[in-house]
Amino acid sequence: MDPLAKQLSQYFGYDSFREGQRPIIEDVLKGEDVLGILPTGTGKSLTYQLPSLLQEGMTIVVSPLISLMIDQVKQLKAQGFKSVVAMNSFINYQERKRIMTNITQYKLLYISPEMLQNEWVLDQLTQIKVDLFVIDEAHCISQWGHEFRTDYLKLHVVLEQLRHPTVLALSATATPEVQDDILKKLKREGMKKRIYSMDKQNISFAVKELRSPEDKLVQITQLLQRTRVPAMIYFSSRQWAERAAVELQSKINQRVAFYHGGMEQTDRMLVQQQFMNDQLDVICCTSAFGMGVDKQNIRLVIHFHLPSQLESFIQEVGRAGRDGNPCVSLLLFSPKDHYLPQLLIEGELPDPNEISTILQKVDQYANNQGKLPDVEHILEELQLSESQWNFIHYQLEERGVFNGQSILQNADNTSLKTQLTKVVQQRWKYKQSKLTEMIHWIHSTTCRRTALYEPFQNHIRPPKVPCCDMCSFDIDQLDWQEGMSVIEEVSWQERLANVFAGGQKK
DNA sequence: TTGTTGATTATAAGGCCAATAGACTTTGCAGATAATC
Repeated sequence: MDPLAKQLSQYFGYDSFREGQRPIIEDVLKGEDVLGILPTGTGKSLTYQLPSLLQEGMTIVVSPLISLMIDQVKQLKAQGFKSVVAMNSFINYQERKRIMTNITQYKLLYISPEMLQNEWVLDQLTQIKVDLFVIDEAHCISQWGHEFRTDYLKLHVVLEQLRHPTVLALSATATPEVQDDILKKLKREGMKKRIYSMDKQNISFAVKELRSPEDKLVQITQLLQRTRVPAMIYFSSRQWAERAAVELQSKINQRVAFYHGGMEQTDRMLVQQQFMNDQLDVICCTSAFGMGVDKQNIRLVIHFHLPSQLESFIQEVGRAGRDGNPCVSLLLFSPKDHYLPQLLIEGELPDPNEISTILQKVDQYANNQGKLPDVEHILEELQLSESQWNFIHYQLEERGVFNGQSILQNADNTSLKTQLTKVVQQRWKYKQSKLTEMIHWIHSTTCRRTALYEPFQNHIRPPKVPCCDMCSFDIDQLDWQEGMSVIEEVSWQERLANVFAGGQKK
């Protein structure tokens, strides 16, 4: 047994590596920067957890969600790793101070990109030796960084301040376009790419055109009356997610709940847990539900609304059938469906025609107090969404106008105005083209699978299930019992036994 | 001069048709502050 396999068995108790793990670990240990695209469920986290144990210095993991950090730390601690810790706003001030002053005790630190912008925290981290810098769910850089969470675009500065540790960027879905964007935004264009196929051989695809949203609900009701399997229904509106959940509850004999970002944290955790434990059959959710959801037996993913890009669709569909058993994706659309994603795009980017008004206002702030007022105040006064303002703020910070809350120079000049207008228009055009791609896909008359995965990889493996509605898969004819695991009622005795088993692998 | 006639114009009510405008709004962190136990 070679040393690496030995350490794998010693620390994690596995006999062998899964596809992709070993080459990435070897690269990382040699100090090479790697972009790793591994399908979900192939054990991405092991590719940095093992190196963190073998290296002398610290491993920092940038994670997009506090709940993900908590889960990971909990899981590692349960496995016996003591030197793991998470750093985010969930941790109170005293605790943060305690962690950071004893930072050398830890080998693995989970942290949010926002927290890495905290001067004091970063200063503490520069005092120690960081060997590996991991970006988990690295597509967030490209998907969220530009407008929604711009601190994702500032990671390259952090890397510089940490004196350039080895970088490992991990994701499950990234088109070549997104991959390049990640490398560019990290200023690591020479990074090695380790890309593994992400086409799922156990999904059958179907797209159906209906007259109205109401017809979609009827269609879903009929479908769920015929079958009872763990199912997710994706919506782009919280209101619709709730409405559909309520209607389905009254019409089908199944356990249905809704989930979205506007809910209380405790309710969200409860619903997610119930779904994971097979105590719910159907979940009506927005894109808030997904990351870190490791449920193996989801059989059906329905899209009630049109995602604004194929990447999101692939990510959402990819949550089905992690156990490898057959599963189905159904996308429903009606004639006016492009309107909603369009609205969402508009809500993310500032109007190019408003740029000069915004810059004028910034100069007013500069003259008044030399720094920016509360974000709420700005949003109210300029009638901008948070994302729109984040975008502007980041762009002006990049150009030396802002440094955090302070305004360093005048903003209202023609050069800045032209530059900003140009960037907005570029982003605008990009987002439009992604939406157009999605719309083309639903209207395409060729094989869905080929059209979907073609932009991502050269070779598409043949499916192990009926392929798609263009290749004579008919969702209405599907025998839902065959090959589909039906939810088993778990008795409280069994559940209790599972609790005592402490999540041990069967 | 008076009445009849057809042409023209103004006005209002109501029915019908075609074109057009408007409407469906996601994703999370951080850190200050107020309310509650």
